[in-house]
Amino acid sequence: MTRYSRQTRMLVAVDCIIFGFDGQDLKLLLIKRGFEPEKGKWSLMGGFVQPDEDLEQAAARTLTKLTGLDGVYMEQLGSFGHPGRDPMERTLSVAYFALIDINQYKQQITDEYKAEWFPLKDAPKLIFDHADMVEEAQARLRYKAAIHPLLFELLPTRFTIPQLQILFEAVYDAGFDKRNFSRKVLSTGLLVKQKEKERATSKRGAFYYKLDKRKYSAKFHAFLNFVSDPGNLK
Amino acid sequence: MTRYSRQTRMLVAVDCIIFGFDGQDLKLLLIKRGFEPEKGKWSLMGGFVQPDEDLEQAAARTLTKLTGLDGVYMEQLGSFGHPGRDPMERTLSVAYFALIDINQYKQQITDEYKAEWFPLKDAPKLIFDHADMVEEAQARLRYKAAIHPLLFELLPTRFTIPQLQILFEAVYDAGFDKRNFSRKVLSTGLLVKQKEKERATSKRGAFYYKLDKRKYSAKFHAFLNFVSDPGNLK
DNA sequence: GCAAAAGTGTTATCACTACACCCATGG
DNA sequence: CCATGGGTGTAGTGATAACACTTTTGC
Repeated sequence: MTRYSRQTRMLVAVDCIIFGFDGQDLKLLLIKRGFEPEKGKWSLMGGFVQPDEDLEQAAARTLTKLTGLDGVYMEQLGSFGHPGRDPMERTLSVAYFALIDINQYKQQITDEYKAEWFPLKDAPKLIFDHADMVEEAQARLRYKAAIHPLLFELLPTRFTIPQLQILFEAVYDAGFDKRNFSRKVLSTGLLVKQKEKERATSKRGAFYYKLDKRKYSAKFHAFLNFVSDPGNLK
Repeated sequence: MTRYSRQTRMLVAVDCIIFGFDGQDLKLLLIKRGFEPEKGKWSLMGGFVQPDEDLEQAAARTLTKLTGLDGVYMEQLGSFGHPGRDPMERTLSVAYFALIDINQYKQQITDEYKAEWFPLKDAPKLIFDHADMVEEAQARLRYKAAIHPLLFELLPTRFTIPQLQILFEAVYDAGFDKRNFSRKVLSTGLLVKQKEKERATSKRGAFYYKLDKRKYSAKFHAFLNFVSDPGNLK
């Protein structure tokens, strides 16, 4: 077969917006870009899509390369294609956002990328249109987490309800009533109470919970109204 | 500046999933593909992104070329990039879905694309991965329309509540109680009752309504819960 | 006068909000 | 024994769902 004639080909990259939660703040994993243009500036982790590679594969490969992690929650955010977004050469970027348990993240031996976690609110200036991507990813996270049990992806397997509440409060930059909050999350039936307590943050200790994985898979796409009035979101 | 070396460039296309509503069924606008490969087969309307063009621009241009319409509701659905999706040459496609008032659609003079409306449930086999795109677009439409006042984009400026209900029933393939339905849509405050009635479909006639454009813009992104239990959606 | 579609009201249930006190424990 | 964070219950309010009859008018 021949090729389509007279059409422009362009580079296609993937960029990953990687969120983490340290128990207090929502964080973003950024790297120092290792090549020109904009070498040495803060950037999202990204890479070019290879000839034999699916977009999801490229995104997963890119994420694994940076974090060493596999099987992470990841979702296509959208594509960014302004003609001048990369001044070097026209490059389309397909952005993915990922939610990882920050404790699982191990700095790779080489620390090849000079990666760092930044509080989302206090991130440095980013190259190209990466700030737009981050903003859109944050909006999407808020949007989806209001309706779907998404934020569990940011927590370790065992977590307490107060930890979960702090996470929601960080995502929505708002405070919630703890009685209503715990009633609501427990009413989903997704949580299984453990026998052990977390004893580091309080004297009394808070019970650990785990996700009921069967129910989690079943209800993941259901409308659960996790946050009833998240404000006007996109 | 030089270019990124040793990376593959690829074609980037946009494809449009165009929905319409004829008063009875949800419909899809398809064309007969005019060039190889798969010439003569049913396809979504699409086109290649031009060197100086934004993705949104490319999508809007493509839509206008087919329908003659401008200022139509359009949203990026996502990108499809399996390496073999176009057998001729690797092509990434950024899919957009559009909602148009089917009455505004005028077949262009030339009828260059041999376009036809198909009931969504009864669409022909499509080329490449276009069926996946359509399926994803339908899921997205259901998802969004359950929460946002989106389906109005499919109706003419003046419409009746029974018409609106038939539309919702078509989208969700479900029946709704008309008392609860009208109460719910009226309670949003988005509708302005007109003096005239639509008299074609019933003897008594049904009052026309128009959208309150100010409130529509303001509430478009709010969570309105148009359909309270839309089932398990993505 | 009757068939066909439009329009409307009530009640029971459920979910959400606001709010305050007791519990367990380490120091 | 007290400071700290964990855990729970209730009452009022608003939204939802289920349900049936009356209105209009072209034929």
